[in-house]
Amino acid sequence: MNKEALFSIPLPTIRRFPAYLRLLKDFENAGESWVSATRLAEDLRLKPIQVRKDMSCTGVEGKPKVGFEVHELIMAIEHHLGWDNATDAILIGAGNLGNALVGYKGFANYGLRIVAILDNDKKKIGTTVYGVTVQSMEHLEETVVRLGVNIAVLTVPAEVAQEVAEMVVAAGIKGIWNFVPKNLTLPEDIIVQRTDLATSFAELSSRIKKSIEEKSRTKRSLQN
Amino acid sequence: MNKEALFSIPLPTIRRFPAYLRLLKDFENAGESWVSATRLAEDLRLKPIQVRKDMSCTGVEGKPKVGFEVHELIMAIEHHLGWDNATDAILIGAGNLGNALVGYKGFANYGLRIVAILDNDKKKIGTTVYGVTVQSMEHLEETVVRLGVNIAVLTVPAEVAQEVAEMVVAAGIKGIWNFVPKNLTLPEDIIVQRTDLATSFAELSSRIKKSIEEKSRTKRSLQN
DNA sequence: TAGATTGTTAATCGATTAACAATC
DNA sequence: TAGATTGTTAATCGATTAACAATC
Repeated sequence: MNKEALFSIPLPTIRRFPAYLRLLKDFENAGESWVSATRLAEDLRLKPIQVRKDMSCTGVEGKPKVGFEVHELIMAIEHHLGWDNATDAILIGAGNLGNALVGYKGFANYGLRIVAILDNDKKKIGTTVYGVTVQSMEHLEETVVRLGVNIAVLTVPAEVAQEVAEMVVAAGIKGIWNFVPKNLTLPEDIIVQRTDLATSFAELSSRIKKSIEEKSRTKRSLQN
Repeated sequence: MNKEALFSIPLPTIRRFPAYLRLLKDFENAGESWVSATRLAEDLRLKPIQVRKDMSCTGVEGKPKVGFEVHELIMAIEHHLGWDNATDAILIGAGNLGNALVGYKGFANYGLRIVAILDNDKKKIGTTVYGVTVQSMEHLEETVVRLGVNIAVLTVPAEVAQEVAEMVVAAGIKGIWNFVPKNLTLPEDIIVQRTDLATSFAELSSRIKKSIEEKSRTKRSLQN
């Protein structure tokens, strides 16, 4: 057994795991049972050495000249992410984004299952989103307790995000996946994961800006 | 003028810029014209020293004991992100996620404007999403050229993502914001920004897993 | 003024990358 | 076998953090 797996896995590696997972499942579906770090690196545009480091975090041992067993890697990565057991979650806010997330098939691959949807809007309560009925926020605590859910996905308007987050925590939720572009102030032991479109767009913007600047610089130097 | 701003800004700083921007705008709306790094750090749960470093990247100079001028910071950050001029983009794939993105009001704050929606589904073509009419994919190249758009937002099914991406590139698009959980293989000079729900959920999963492990460890050591 | 806050230089920390022996 | 690939140790790189003088 690889010793490194016993230490905590670096965050950048954790963040690369899902991409590996998707690719490995493609290989599995294609009937390939072995894959080399070189091959993974090529397909994901990473460096082979980085892939090998990442793979060493999974605890899976490879065979020189052959590579790694695809299925073993899949199992190991899913285990390290806790994706081998389905995690139930409730979703608050049946707006556009909320509905999109409920309908997002990819979640099945992450072991995430949205088992209840809650909203305050009377027009939405009672309607069905991808087979899940929207409930009144009044049922929040009862639902959390009855279903034994630990995670809430938050897709409410920014104005009420803090208030709703506090209700959710009061109901017993331990982790919040926050899609609202707003920082939540919550007790330290509550895990808040923010998915912020702005962060990703900021990265794209700055890359485009840089690329434009580089082009105009090249043009200028050609003119001289 | 601060010299550091002339060098390229570290990616982690770029990624923190949107959060600063939101908070600064809150302060501006509240009528506050000065803010200290200490205060920003507190609200965003960062360390003051990190905020000062980040602020130094904006090129804005602060005043000892007072802090930074809110409006000046807003302008500087928006400028560095290229958010001071509206950027037009087209969106391909009028599914749930696509519609959610078109309706996402926050984009106005990023200077992102979705000026056209394209889809292959005949049932969707001609319908209106938040005031923008869905067009046939046949109009792709014409639309890109006519509107002079450089960015495409991709929210199509994974199976067709590669194919659509190639069409989009052929039509003249320079940057792709890819919401499809699939790696695209495209020419090197095309900027692809991937927003991957799985990456964010992987982070949440591993944090929850770690927190559960820590709790059970504490419990065990208390029993001894 | 006294003290809070800035800005810069240097130290630390952690991730990536290089180098290379081990191995199938 | 020869050579591709793994796994580990050490070097490098870049971001975060510490320390502290400057300043309003």
